Parts: sequence; structure tokens; C-alpha cells
Amino acid sequence: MAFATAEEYKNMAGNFIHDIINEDLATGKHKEIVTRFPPEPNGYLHIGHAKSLCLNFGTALKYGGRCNLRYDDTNPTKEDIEFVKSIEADVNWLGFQWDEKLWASDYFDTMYEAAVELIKQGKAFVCELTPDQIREYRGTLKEPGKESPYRNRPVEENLELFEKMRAGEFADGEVCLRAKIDMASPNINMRDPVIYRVVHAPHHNTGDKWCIYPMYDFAHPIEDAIEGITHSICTLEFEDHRPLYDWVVREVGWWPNPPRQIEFAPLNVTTMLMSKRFIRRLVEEGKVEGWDDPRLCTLAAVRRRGYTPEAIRKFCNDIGVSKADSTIDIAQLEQCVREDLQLKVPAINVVKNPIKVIIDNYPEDKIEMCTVENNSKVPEMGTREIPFGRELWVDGDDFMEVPVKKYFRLFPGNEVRFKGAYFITCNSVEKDADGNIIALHCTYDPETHSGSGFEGRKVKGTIHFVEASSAVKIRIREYGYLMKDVVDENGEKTGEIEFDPESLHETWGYAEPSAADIKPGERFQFFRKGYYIADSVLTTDDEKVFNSIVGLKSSWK
RNA sequence: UGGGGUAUAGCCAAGCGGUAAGGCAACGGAUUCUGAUUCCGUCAUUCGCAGGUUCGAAUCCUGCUACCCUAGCCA
Repeated sequence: MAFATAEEYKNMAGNFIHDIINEDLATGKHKEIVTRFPPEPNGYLHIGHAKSLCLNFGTALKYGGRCNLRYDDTNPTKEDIEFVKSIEADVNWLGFQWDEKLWASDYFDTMYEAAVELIKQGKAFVCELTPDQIREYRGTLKEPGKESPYRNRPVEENLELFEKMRAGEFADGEVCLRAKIDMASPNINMRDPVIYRVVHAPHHNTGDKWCIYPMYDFAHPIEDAIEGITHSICTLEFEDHRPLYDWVVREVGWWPNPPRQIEFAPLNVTTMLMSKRFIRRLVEEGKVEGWDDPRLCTLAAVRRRGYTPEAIRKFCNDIGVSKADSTIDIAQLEQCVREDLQLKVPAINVVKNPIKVIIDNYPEDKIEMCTVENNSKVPEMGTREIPFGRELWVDGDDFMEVPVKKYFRLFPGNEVRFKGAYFITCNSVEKDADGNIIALHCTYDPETHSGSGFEGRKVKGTIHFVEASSAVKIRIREYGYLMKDVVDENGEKTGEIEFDPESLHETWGYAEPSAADIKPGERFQFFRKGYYIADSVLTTDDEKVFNSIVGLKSSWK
């Protein structure tokens, strides 16, 4: 496993978060920077998490600090230990190594003590209002709330009641512990927020030890403080919670140099569905193959699709970090993938929508081997031999019976180079009774073999081919976008997007003989077509299935 | 009609009182045995709008406007 290096992040794009860190370092507030990546184990990590991962781990690398992986497992009813394995695999795959792996649930004792501390200070109380009543008492965005009748219980009574909560003497929702802050606060988060609730459910880590669990707003700042996190980086929607975050660590008072929460804008990418809820629905309804369906944006999916961790890290670094709502064009991600793959993967010849080419002046039984580069950008990747013979397949896109302007591949009367082989002239088109093309009859010029130094004339087009008798048939899965624009009856975009059932297009083609040896997970450039990966799930001994990664940058217009 | 945020090119994003970086996209042109790559070039007289301060404003001040978040015993 190749992990991201400190070197990679030394020159990480500066951003407002680093301005804050630099300041904290300069003033001596902190000597070592400690961050954390705190997923709730309730689903798969996706490309949006990658931004957070790169920010948190990258920042730690940049400053020579530490970054913890911490599971925010404070709600036993919504979490599933099953996801833990995938989360760790994905974090490592992306190239990050946590300093420590921790569980919020390991701090339940401390959190309980912290709650008791608040009660003793008269800053928390046990409330017997029902959830509905609490909502009612909370007020609205524009109107202040009103105080709970239980708000001014004596400390001793609160202590007793809280102990009873812990002892399991109350049913779920019957009572809860609330912070005593300000019911008239314009910030709703400060209107006596619930900090502990009763949940009679076993916890994967603590079993039946607890039947009360802390709420995020109470737990998270304590988790950060315990670990000595210096900068708690999270997404924008928690901005309004910051006053409460600060309140908790301040009022509990056990941490002289408490962490600072900093928020950044979450990632959106055009055509990529970042909603975990919607992804889950598609998976459950069977509209996609699973959490790793290559059309999804989970890390498992983009991995299967052939994206590399290096490309994703580059992408995250390129897009920068700010607090402005944004949606990145998918083209920017794809470009990062091409840029990375270009220097790493070999090319093979593959044709889709094959058209038979017969070289009429080439001997019937002769097969000769042609030498081609594995990667024209990287000579060290060597060469390979591909067969050339009388009957060949060319790509359907490489022939036009009636060429459009500036088309310089195969058409009747035109001469092109077959990459690695000869100049070939298309003479005639053989068709069946229905007008379907059976074969293109061509001739080759023996003097023009690759490497012969022939300079007699030039051709404008170079195309690739697959020798027919040795061709390997392959299945190709072309991934379009999962979502498409919703259009109304007039064909106008409504601004909404919906699931596109045609976003997976399956076709087939022929590949050169070497394709028979390809192992699942291997990536290739399909010469002149784009980047593909041998599917690690579907490939069998009998057939090769390739998933599209990204296409080549542009084609002729 | 509370509170908290955010507005710089088609999409991101630097900029922090001294005259608009960079990336993606797009478009020209050169090279190319991949219409890829590579290489050169073009792409904001203007920073949401309107005023003000200043020799000088995207940066400071005032007033607007638009969009996002926020009323879980979710995170």
C-alpha cells in the first residue's frame, strides 16, 4: 500500500484553515497539530469524505502532526459495525494512515462524568418533557422558546434522576438530560439542548453497559478535547453548533487548551449523487449492483471503476477549500484520473462495433508480428508484438462510408496507417442484401511497414486494428452518469435530476490476443478510445469484462 | 420574517489598501505512427448591486440583493 507522503502535502494549497493554524503556531497556542477524521459507521465512505480525509490527514502531514481515525458511534440504533471494515479499507486505500484508531464509545465514562459535572454546576437538568413538548417549548426560528418546568430542579434531584436514567429506570424518550443555557437564544442550538438521551439498545462496543447515550453536540467536543485535537475540521452545517461546542468544553472546564472547530464547504460534483440516503435507496431497490456499483460515488465504487487514490488526492488538492457553496465539474475529476493513468498504464488494441477489413493483396495464411509501444509516453514500459494478417477488425468509429469534412480515417479511396503495421487503402465496401457492411476491401503497401523509414508519402490518419483469427472477444461496460437532468413535457430542464436507467451501457468488442492474460483490476488505455479496467467482480475465465474509467479527452468533431 | 454563513470568469479558487495567481472547461496554433499526450497562445479594464472613505478599493465603511444552513431525544 502506497501511503500519501508528507512531501505531497508540504505544498498543499494554502487555505483559510491553514491561516488559522499558522496563527496558532505563531502565537504558541499549539506546538503540534492534531486533527481527526470522525465518521459515523453507518455507511460507505464516498468521494465527499475524500475531501475531508485529504484535508484532515493532509493537514496533519503538512504540519508534521497527527490525525486520528475516530468512529463517532454515539447512537447504537443507527450504526452498524459492518461498515467499519469498509471505512478502514477505504481510508488506507486513499493513502492515509491514522495515528490512532479510536471509538467515541470508549469515552462514555468520561462523558458521563462530564455530564455529572455540569449538573453539579447547575448547568444541566433532567427534563421530563416529551419529545413533542420539547419541540413545542423550543419556540421557532423567529420566536423565543420557553423554559421547561423541570429546568430549576435542585442539583441533588438532578443527580439522582440522572443516576436513575443510567440505571435504566426510564423508558426511551421518557426523560433526557438537557444543558441549561438560554431558551431565548436566537441560536436554536443553545435553547437548552438535549445532551443525553435514554436508548435501551445494545451497543456494539459497550454492550449493555449503557442505556443512556450522549448526543453529538455534547459528545463531539469532549471526544476532540480528550484526544487533544487542536483543530476540529467539519462541514458547514455545523457552523451553528460551534457556540454549543465551545460551551461544552468551556463549562465542563477540564481542558485548558480546548480544540477549535473550523467549518468548510462540503464537496459536490456534477452528476455525482452525494446523498447517502439516496444511494442506499438505489442499492435497496436494486437499481444499482450494490454499494460498489461503478456509477456510484462511494470510494468502493470509484475504486472498482478504476480511479486511483493518487488521482483523487490530486483532485482534492486542486479544488481547494473554502466556505462558499460549490459544485465541481466532473470533468475536473476525470482529468485528474487521466493525468495519473497516462503515465502508469499500458495500451492495448480494442475495437468496438467491429468492422471487418480484408487486405486483398496480403497472403491468405500469413500472420506477421508487429511491434508496438506499450505506452508512447513511457518508453521504459517496453513494446509488445501484435499479429497482423489478411483479415482484421477495425473500430466502427474509424470508418465512414461518406466522410464528413476533416475526417481522415478510413473511407473509400483513402489511405491511412494501421498503427505498427502498414499504410492501408480502402478500395471498396462489401455489403449484404440489406445494405449492411460485411467487409472493407483494402490493399496494403509492403514498403510502408512501421519502422521501415518509409518517407514516400504521408497519411493524415493512424488507426488501430485487431487481427481477426486471434482476436479475443470482450464485454465492455460503459458507465455514463448515474443521474440525468429531468426535463418537462417541453423538453426544458427543470433543474432537478433523476436516476438514469441507461447510465450503464454494455457492448462488446475484440481485443488483441494479450487481452486473454489480463487480470482483474488491471487498467489499460484502450488505444485511441479511453481508459478501462478489467472488472474485478465480473471477470471469469471465459470472458473478460471491462469497465470504462474515463474517455480520451476529445474526439474528432 | 430570528440567528449563522457565502458572493471574484462556464466550474473551482488565490487575493487581506498599491492596480485581478493558478487549475478545470473552452477556443486558436505547432509537433505527433493515438484527433491522445506535449508545447505555445487566447480567455475578468473588473471582483453580487449601489453609494462612501482614500492619491489609490475585490480588499475599509454604509445600505441593499441573491443563495445556503438552522426549529432530531440523528451525525
